[in-house]
Amino acid sequence: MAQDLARSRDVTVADVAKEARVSKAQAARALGGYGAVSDEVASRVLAAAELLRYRPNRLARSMNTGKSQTIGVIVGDIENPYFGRAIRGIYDTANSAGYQVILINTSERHETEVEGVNVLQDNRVDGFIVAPTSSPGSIHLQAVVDSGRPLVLLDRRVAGIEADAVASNSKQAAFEATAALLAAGHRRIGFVSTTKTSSPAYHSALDLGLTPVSDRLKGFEQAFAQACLPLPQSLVRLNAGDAAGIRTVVSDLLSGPDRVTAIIASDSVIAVSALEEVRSQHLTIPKDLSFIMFDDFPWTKIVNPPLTVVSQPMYELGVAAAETVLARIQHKTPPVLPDFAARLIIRDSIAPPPTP
Amino acid sequence: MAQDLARSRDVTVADVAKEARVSKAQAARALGGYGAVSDEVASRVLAAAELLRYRPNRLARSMNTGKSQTIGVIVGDIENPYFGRAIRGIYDTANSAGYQVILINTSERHETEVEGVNVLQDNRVDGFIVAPTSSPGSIHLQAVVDSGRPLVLLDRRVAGIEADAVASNSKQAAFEATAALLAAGHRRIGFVSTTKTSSPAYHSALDLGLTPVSDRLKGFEQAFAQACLPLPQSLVRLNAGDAAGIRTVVSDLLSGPDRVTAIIASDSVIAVSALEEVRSQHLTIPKDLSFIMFDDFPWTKIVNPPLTVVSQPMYELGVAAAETVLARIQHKTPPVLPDFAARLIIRDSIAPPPTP
DNA sequence: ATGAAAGCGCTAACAA
DNA sequence: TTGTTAGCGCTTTCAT
Repeated sequence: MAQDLARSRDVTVADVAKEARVSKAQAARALGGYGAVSDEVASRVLAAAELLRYRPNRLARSMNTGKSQTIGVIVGDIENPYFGRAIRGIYDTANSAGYQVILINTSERHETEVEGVNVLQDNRVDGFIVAPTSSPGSIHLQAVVDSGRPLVLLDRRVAGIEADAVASNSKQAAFEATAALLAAGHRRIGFVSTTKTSSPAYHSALDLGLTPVSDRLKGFEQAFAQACLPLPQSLVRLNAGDAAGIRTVVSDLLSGPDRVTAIIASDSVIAVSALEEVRSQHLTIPKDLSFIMFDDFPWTKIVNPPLTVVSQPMYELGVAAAETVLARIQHKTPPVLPDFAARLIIRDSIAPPPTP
Repeated sequence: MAQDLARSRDVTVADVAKEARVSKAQAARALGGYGAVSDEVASRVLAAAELLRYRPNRLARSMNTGKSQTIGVIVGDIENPYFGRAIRGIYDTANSAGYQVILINTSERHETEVEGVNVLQDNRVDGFIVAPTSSPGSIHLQAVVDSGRPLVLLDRRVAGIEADAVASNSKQAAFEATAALLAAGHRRIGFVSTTKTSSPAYHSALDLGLTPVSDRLKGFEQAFAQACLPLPQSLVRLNAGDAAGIRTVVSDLLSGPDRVTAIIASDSVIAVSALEEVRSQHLTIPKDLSFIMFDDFPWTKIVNPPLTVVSQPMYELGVAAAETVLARIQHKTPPVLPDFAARLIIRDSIAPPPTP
């Protein structure tokens, strides 16, 4: 019974202080590495700490300092390898600066994002990195800014929010990708994205916010414009939904007399579903259909044929986001960010359109 | 100047209490939903909280209660989709129980794992979920157990550590996979894993701990035994290392007069590198080489040919791990776990070996 | 049902 | 350099 009662309460500075025969304050200073401590005392305290297996209580420390040494990260889907890479960049950077990372997955739901912001605030994270879900309201983000805690927007900017933003620039690559398709002779090119919009049909004036998808579509349009070709508006398909939805959309693009001869998938998740549909229709790439996807992952090189892709430096984006938020936390000047340009990588999934 | 000084200190229970004209204690009770509070007071406090936009300070709360409402998760590689799925399962479960998740990525390094455990202890996480890196020492895990905080081992057990463990059972599936290859006529079957071992050469008695890889090799061996065939020990390649190392190993298996006619990749990361090597050698699957990989991801269906894989319920494993650790935290009986059996999914990457 | 006061483990003034 | 004394924002006795 005694041993059960001995449910070892954590050892505290007070314990260490007693063991080292110094005041609590001195022990704390030695342990925390601040203030002035004589070598004599320092070594005694450290020895005592070692002996007692003392571990600082970060919660208690955070309470006084107001700093939790934690940064909160909010993304739509932690499983999406696109964000996965970025999160890894954030993690590595934060970690080597001694910061923890708390992750929030919103499943692309706005209310979950709002809730996530609150939870992180409650946890007193020192800074936020948010890849906002594409939705109108952003008072929750404004609240973060107002709270004085640094906020870095990842992947997309938000109109009206004054915060650092780290995003890749995929307009030029989208332009090049589309131009490559055009040059190969394609005219009916489908563009598939899961971005949710209010308006069902796409048109040039549609406001998609300051998002990567918007960038890509601008590049897409520009390539048509430069080739003096009309933009095939009806082939731009947003709101594609989940896996089943994507397949339906692709199936639709692939049917009828006016079917597309090329498809651009706006991300890898879309690409996988699209390629499943392509396969089930027994179509061969690039003979029957040319294909380009945004994002690059190891498996794109081992499919048949290897896919032409637009590679985006997500890891670097993550690192930059973390560096920026850490700089703000420490009231330093954040690093000057390079232009994180996406890059078209030509492989074997583009060919001239089939002759009818 | 005044507005700058007003660097809004967070609003506290004291502020709310004053606004609601009650004691701090009553306000705290109403806010925290504990103790006895009259409706009258409760509504006044809640109104005041709303008015002042009060948000509880979880750090402060944790200090008294000793509970941080956080669980710590340690894995070797958060980017590996195998763990990605599991993490998502953990996250979803923890999240809906009101718990945060702090992630530690060890890059499969033992010292980082030890350090990670310490960091999580310092953060006073309420429970641990650890997918231990395959290495000998485990005093750090024993320390967790000794600390009294619940520990759940994910993906592999550790000898000598008395903790709940949630792992998939892949022996049977490995047996079936190997048997399928054997039945197709293969005899020289390579098995590639990145598991690090002390002994360079594989032999049946080699102790790989209670790991999935060990399971898989047991199934592998058993299939040979049942077919009354000798185990091709030299074709079992552990310590494959990084991408380059894997390619070297595969290249080696693929060369010489005694080259393999089939390869089993112990996980998807290995498979990708292996398939890169296969492609660079202009080999065709399954004509020249049969191929099976452990893990199943969307892209395995769209490669040519679709891959025969062993699918493992990682999301469910994550859910189970989280449920277990939460139950322990709350001193409830953890759920009875089903046998998380891996499943062989036959697709098109197996054929008879080429006739020489 | 309510309030006063103590205390969680630490840091930060302030003296000495 | 050291020790003493207040807190940080909350929960939790213990009275009332």
